[in-house]
Amino acid sequence: MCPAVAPQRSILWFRKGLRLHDNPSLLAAIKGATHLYPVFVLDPWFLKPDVVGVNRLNFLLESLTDLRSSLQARGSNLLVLRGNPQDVLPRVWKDWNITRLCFEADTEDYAEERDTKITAAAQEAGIEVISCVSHTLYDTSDVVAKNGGKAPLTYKGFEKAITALGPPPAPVEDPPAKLPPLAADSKGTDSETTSVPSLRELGYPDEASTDIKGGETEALARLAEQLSDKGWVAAFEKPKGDPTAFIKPATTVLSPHLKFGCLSPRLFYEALQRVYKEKKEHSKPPVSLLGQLLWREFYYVAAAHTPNYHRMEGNPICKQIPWDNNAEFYRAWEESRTGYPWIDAIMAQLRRTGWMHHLARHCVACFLTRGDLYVSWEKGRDTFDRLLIDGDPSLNSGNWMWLSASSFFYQYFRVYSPITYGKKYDPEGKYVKHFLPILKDYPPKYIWEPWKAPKEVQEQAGCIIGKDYPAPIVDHAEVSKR
DNA sequence: GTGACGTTGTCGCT
DNA sequence: AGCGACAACGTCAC
Repeated sequence: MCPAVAPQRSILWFRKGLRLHDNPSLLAAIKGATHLYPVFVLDPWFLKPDVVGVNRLNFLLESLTDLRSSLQARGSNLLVLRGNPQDVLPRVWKDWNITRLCFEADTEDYAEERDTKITAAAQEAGIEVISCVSHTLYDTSDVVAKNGGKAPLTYKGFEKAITALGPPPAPVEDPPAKLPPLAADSKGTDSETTSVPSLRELGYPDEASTDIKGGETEALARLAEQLSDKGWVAAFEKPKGDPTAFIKPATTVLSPHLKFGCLSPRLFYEALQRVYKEKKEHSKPPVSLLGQLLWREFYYVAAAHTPNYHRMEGNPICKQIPWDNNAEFYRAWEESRTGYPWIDAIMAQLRRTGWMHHLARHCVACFLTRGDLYVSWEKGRDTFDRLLIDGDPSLNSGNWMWLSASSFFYQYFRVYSPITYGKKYDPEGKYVKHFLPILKDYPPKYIWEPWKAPKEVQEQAGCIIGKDYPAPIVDHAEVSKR
């Protein structure tokens, strides 16, 4: 016979994982619950343009709006609370007589520190805490356990560990059409104070400058659309993509949705397997689309199990390099003033759209660090973290260590050319002209190295090098030898 | 200790 | 389009 279970009043705390599909924490929260309080806590500390760029914040707000609509359609709501979660949550769990707190596990350093404190406080208040793994394919600890207790440093090692683990868990079932309600009389749940704020209310410009839209609805539509071309999915090989394609990008652009959890990696995994089953001849990891999802996992495992992962100092997997950290070089790189159109156009695309192709990221990261400017990867990582919509700390720091030859990758003599790399994909320079309109009238012959154009050509193009557009801040041929 | 290998370089040659 | 030289890194398997 079953013991009587006391009715539960649950908080479902959203952070990443901004979705209803494949959401085990949501299912845990509604089990035996009379009341469900879905909350998101906006911490004003992060809401500054020098910490979170407008495109990134816009994506978050759109995702919250979509999540709120989906919850409302199921008789629930999303309460957007303001403040530090460590202050806000204890206040509301008291006000609402909460018995259970559920959230998705987050392995990032800042999240673990925060969640440890909140879990302790909740348990002290007699609240049951349930945290589920659903942001990654696997529990990162399981991968580490299969690799002899440490994070794999090579793709091969990672592949071996996950092969031993078997396929990741399937997505959990969708939530019911009717969710438990919020109690009608609960303090602090009126829609005046719990609505999704606008960019303007948060002190940002009225509009984002990107076309990339946030939200679970958008994520699922994009997934369906991208995977509908099965031939393309089966043939996908990342290194063969064109980083200068900007009207129709060469990749899925699902990364922002994976970052915020509008799309479950397990759902993506399952959808890919369905295509591969149908298309017997298909590309394989590490270059395939599945491979891209596995690289994400690789970096999550490394980040979760490496001390000081986000810094050079004290980071056992990071090569210690005496970077120059020339502040003017760093600013020029960030503000598209290096004088190399390929580099400057990529950074302009980043600022405007919050996204660029993976290989374009390689080029600017190599240029800032080991290739040309010799500025620390931590600086570039910070810029990406602020401006990239899909900026995910585990992946971001990991890729910067990779590109700066600080970890995972060490063939430092493989340097991307800031002139020929872009040219081979886009001899006409359409990409450069689009993102750097000052150069739009340069003939293709000089678009990748405009400083070589004769004075008459510069005058005719209406852009004098050294005056309207900078001369190269370093001589690539010279500095890349270092 | 040794040797093979590493998601996605460039240049110049054939 | 495909190949070797470049100048030589760290990790892993043996």
